[in-house]
Amino acid sequence: MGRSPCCDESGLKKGPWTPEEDQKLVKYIQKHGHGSWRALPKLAGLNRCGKSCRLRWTNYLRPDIKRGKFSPEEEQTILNLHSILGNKWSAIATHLPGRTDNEIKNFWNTHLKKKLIQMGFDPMTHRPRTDIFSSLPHLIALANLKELMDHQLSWEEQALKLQSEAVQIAKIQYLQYLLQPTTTTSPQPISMPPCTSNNISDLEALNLLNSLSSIKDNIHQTPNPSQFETNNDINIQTLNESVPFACLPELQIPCSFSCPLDSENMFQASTMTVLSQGENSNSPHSPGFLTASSSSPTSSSHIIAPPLTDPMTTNNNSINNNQGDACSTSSSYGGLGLWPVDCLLEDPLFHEIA
DNA sequence: AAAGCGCGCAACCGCCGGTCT
DNA sequence: GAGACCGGCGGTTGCGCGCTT
Repeated sequence: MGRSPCCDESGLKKGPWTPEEDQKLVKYIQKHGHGSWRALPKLAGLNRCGKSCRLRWTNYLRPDIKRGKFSPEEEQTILNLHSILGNKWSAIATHLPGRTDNEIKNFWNTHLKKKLIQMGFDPMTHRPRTDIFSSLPHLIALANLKELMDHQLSWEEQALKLQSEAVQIAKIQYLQYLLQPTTTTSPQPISMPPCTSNNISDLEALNLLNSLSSIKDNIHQTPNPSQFETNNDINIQTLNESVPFACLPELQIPCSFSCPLDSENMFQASTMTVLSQGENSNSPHSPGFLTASSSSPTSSSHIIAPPLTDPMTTNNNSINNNQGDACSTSSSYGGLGLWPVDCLLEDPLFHEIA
């Protein structure tokens, strides 16, 4: 079919807009609204095509346009949204008030894209260019547990820390899941595109990577069991050998421990489990979510990590049904610059695309 | 001082989907 | 149902500006 571009008409001006033209356009739209863009130029006394007028208005003259540099928050938002939406600039722009799709697109092409490349990420897929992350979850988990054992922490501190660790592990597992080549034996929805949601930010990944340099020397040290009152369900060695970090989505990391609850030295068991794909029948969450939970007699909480399936194909109900449960303690991992899971689930975008 | 170069950004272009006739 | 119209979107271009050599 096709149709000729509206600007094919001869005699219509192209190129940069003059202040006079801007003034005419603004004046007309303020008085009459834009109405039909095709008819607008004649009515406004402009020798331009309607398309040019629309672009000039939406990208430059609109009164609600925010100009100037992008803030770090905006930058992070763009990165996160781009990892989910790809080059859907208009969709991204709806989440950045005052910013136009054109501006975001330009910012991406001139700044963020290069930044990601410099960081070793493919800007289109948000995936690392190497397999450097293959051992990341393992190393971090070991390092974090080592840290737990090295410090005499209160039960509350331990619970909080473990919960935080679980969040990280879940997120990294998700990243790792995304990093898997499509030839993996893990079942994947056919509809899952090669470049999809990556809810771990790239900056975060870099932070985590950097943090490894300082902890990697310690992770193979033999732990001193006396430093940690456990029921021996976990220790570094066991974890090292048994935790199949690299075999998502079958992964399951149980780790339970006992801890002093009060002055009477009463010990109670608590559990911290990271489940993949919500396969546990007891899980209150629908399949497709990573679940990490911790509980104690005094409190219990859990987080829901991003779905393992592509959000584009995730059933709407499954998300809504979980909204009430999404009560993570984002503060426990906010310091790492992680994407708070509760924020993700509260984000209208997340539901919009689901 | 001038030429070369890279960068940022406004604007253009072609295509697509929705709506109307 | 087909074609025209329209608005919108994403990719690309080209110009102006500042920095470097």
